[in-house]
Amino acid sequence: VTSPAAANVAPDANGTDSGPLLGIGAAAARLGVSERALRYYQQLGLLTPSGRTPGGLRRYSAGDLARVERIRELQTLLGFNLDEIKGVLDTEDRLAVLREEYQSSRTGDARRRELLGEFLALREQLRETVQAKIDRLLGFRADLDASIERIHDLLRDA
Amino acid sequence: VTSPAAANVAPDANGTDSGPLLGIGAAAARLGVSERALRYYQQLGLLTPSGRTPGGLRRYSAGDLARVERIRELQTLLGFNLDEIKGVLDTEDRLAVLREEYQSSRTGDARRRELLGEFLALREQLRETVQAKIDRLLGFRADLDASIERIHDLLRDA
DNA sequence: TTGCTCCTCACGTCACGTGAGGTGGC
DNA sequence: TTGCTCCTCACGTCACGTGAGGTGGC
Repeated sequence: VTSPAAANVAPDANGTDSGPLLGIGAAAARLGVSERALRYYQQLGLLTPSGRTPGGLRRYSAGDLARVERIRELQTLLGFNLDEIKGVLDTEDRLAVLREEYQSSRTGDARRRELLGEFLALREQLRETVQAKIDRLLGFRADLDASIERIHDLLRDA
Repeated sequence: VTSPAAANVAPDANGTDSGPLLGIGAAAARLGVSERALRYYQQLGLLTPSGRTPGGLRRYSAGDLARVERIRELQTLLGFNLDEIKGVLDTEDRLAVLREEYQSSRTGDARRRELLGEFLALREQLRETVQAKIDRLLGFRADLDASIERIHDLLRDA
């Protein structure tokens, strides 16, 4: 699917036309983050915008936006710092590359198994972290429910 | 229950003998936080140690330690900042006071109902926050499970 | 030319980390 | 006196927030 030619939109550098590229202001507004945050992620190597205009303005693709959402999810939901997040994203990027190479058999069979085993271990480790957080939150919720129940009791015989 | 007189322990200022008071080093070690963090919480009015020695050394009671654990829980599990945590702790403190006053009928009946209703609303609001976090984490876990399953598929026909 | 968006410094903030230099009780 | 713990500044760090001053395309 090719989007109709829109005025003022730079050509998609990586070839996959994923719709119009956004300026940093529009991207930040759509994501609910600050422009400063987007520039900071780039400075740390977490997210490089897909393009720049000849004038030097950053242009963000739909994939770029999805990546930022992933960053925020890992930050707010799991409490990871940006260095840890970089580790997770790097793993996911490498896994995507391996998947790409899969039909074109550029990677040897043994090497494939080795990499896949590595990825599997990392994903399962992340799953453990998530599960632990879920368990703690369920305990927290149970305590809250008990507290709420006690207030109801007090209200009954007040 | 009165603990046997231990050497080198300052008397409990608030009367309720809750065991030996700890120095800041021992308290920090037991809690797994830094001494700096404990002093910082005090500076913000989040936690005032139960006592001080004549020489000016901070002494932490078991209740103080529990309060720090609560602070860390709200920080790491829910991602609250220290100002928000102060709000939650203040609510819980006021609720504890109200509970104390309950048999001694110093508080009027209408006033009691009003306060209890207020506390109930705050607790239920906190429960909503926790529930939302749980839901998001369950979604995150489901995505991870799907990813893990796909890796297993790749390993099967590798 | 006027607006508007965007650019790069650069200092401020929050929640501490990390010494620096000094005090106090066995 | 020697160790050890603790004290109060005070500067550094991480993840940005917030202007300051300048550039660039309709």
